[in-house]
Amino acid sequence: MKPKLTLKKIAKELDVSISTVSKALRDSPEIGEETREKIKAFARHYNYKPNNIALSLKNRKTKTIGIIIPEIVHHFFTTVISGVEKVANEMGYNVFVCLSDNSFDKEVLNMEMLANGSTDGFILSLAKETMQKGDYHHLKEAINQGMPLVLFDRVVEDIACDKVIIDDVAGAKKAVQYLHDLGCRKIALISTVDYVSVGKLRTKGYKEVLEENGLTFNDDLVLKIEEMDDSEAQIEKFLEGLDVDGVFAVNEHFAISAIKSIQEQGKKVPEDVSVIGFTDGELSKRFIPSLTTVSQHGMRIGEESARLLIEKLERTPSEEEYYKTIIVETGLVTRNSTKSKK
Amino acid sequence: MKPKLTLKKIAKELDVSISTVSKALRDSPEIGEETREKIKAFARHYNYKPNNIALSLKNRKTKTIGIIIPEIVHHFFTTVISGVEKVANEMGYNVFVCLSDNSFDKEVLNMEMLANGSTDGFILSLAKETMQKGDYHHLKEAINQGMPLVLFDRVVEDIACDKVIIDDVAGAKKAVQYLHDLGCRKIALISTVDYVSVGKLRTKGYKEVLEENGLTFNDDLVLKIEEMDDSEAQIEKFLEGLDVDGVFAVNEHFAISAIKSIQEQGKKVPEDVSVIGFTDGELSKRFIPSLTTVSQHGMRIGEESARLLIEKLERTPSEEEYYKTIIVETGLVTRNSTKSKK
DNA sequence: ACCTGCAACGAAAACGTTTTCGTGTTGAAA
DNA sequence: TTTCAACACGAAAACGTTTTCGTTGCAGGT
Repeated sequence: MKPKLTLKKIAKELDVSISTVSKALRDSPEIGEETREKIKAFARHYNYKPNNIALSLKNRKTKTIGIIIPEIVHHFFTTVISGVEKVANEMGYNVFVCLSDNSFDKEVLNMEMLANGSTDGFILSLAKETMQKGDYHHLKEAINQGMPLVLFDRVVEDIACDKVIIDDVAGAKKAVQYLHDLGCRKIALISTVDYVSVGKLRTKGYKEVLEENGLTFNDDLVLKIEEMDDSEAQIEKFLEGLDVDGVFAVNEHFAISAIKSIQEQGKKVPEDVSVIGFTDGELSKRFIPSLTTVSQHGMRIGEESARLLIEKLERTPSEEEYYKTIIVETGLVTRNSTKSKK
Repeated sequence: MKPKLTLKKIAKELDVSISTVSKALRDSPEIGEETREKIKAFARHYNYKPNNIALSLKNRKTKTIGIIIPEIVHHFFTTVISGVEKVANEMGYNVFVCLSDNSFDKEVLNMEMLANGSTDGFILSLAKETMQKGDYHHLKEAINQGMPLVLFDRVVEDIACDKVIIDDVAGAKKAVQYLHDLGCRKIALISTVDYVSVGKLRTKGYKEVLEENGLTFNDDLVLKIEEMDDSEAQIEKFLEGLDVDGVFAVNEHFAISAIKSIQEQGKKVPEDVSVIGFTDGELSKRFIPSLTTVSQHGMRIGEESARLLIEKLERTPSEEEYYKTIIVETGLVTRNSTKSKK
């Protein structure tokens, strides 16, 4: 095990000064051709690579961006990471992935770890607990310290930073309108509690479509789920004896639980009831019947987030502040859990 | 936007020396109580946090471990990351996640980026392309430079490092034996090509069970898939007209494709054919029929890997070298794609 | 012979820490 | 009064870079 090669060691070995070595390797015209070649040959031969940490300290930037997500065992988030990784690598950046486990404390801790020099900026989707508490002091603090921040998916209005979101309302409307177009008139909504912004927004879209089509909103047709753990049981109970011909669920798990419950009641999907989910994962594709869903394009979201962040990182500080919100449009992937249009 | 607080600034503000500030904050007895309290109060009030990069440079360790995986959009790997994150955080480490996208070049690049000071050690699962090429110079180089390395899942024998694997042979045997116990006598195998070690080992387990039970190995009952892209078509073609009563597939995708093909042939799962997969993902759980699978305990694998690595990082350099291989045992999760035992 | 100017290189500061080794000031023992 | 710890603190080196600003040596012009 040989210790790492440094400029100092090269300098000593070749009997020149450290500065000469550094300049030679960076092709400075200050250094004579002969010495330069000698040094470069030596460095190449012994495979010299500059120490990133020293560079970071010197340049006051790490060429690293941190991404903090609530949970990784979730197809949507992994596609986002993929997208971030992709453009980050293209631009010469590294990616630090941290998990908040949907816990406020872990989110704060993670930010503190990364904020102390490890990272040039953040990409973040808020933990559920954070949204519930409504405590965003850690975000504001980071921004105050000059750390660029990009929020995605689970964002919150009153933070001054770039954001990348999908148009939840429009996505939901697309789905519900599609159900309506299929002839469904008794459409149920299975959503999450309102403090999760997506739950709220998708509910809004649902309501709007009803209204636009002259249907009246009926509270009995709406289920809001708080505890993911027994969502399956809640959905089964909710659907039991409920007269519906369409279901819009805000994620794939809820959609699948709904299908199961409906089938257990002896009804058929999609003949008797059409079901649409949100988020396009492996599960949706392979389930039988395969799921019609609103697709979120996580990859695009990740790419856009990374681009936004890096743009902020590399602009000259003189430029004035401005914040963008990018809306990645959703798609509707029609499969076999909805009747086919005639 | 106020710039970060440093020791130097505190020192100037309080009119003491940098060393005094540093010592005071670290509770050195060298500093008088009065000054110490004054400094600590100031630091607390202005929320001083030491700069990680400077610490890393000084201590020559980053308290960061890197994990490089072939693909993140894969449930197994995300559970591994979860496990790594968990114990890493407990031990005060950060986690750097990099994706090789199953490409040799990207794997090498990633390692080089992380090896230059960004990371104290690696946790790695080899890219498919790397195993195919059989080129491991980058691993050996890292080890040579004194970077501890832990290989998991897709490992290779002749690298001197810690490893965490599952007993693929035993896992496969468990599955095939289970099929045999159910009365299956014509058991098909759907596997990957042999240069992916898991494909090879699981095939081995399959063969052993046949042998142990006096069945003869039949090449017609084995499919080896190279291209994931059209695996579904290949499986359908393979199964067409094939007389089987059991299928063992080396991952959940193959298993599900098999079930679909079988059903399309008018046969029933599990009544006519029992199917077992490998790796326990969301898909296995929610598919109908839900899948009987060999579960890999990715979380455990991640935890063990992290523990192994950190152990190496924190031991005193005097201790002599030794390498462990931890085998995480597999479980058999029985669900509805296999007949129930009477 | 003297200055000028350029080419080629080195010294040193800086980034933010920690730590070793002084150094000056006390108080008490001799 | 002298001497010597003990105490409280500061200077400086070190980690590995980059960069600014010297400092040489030497050729060319007068």
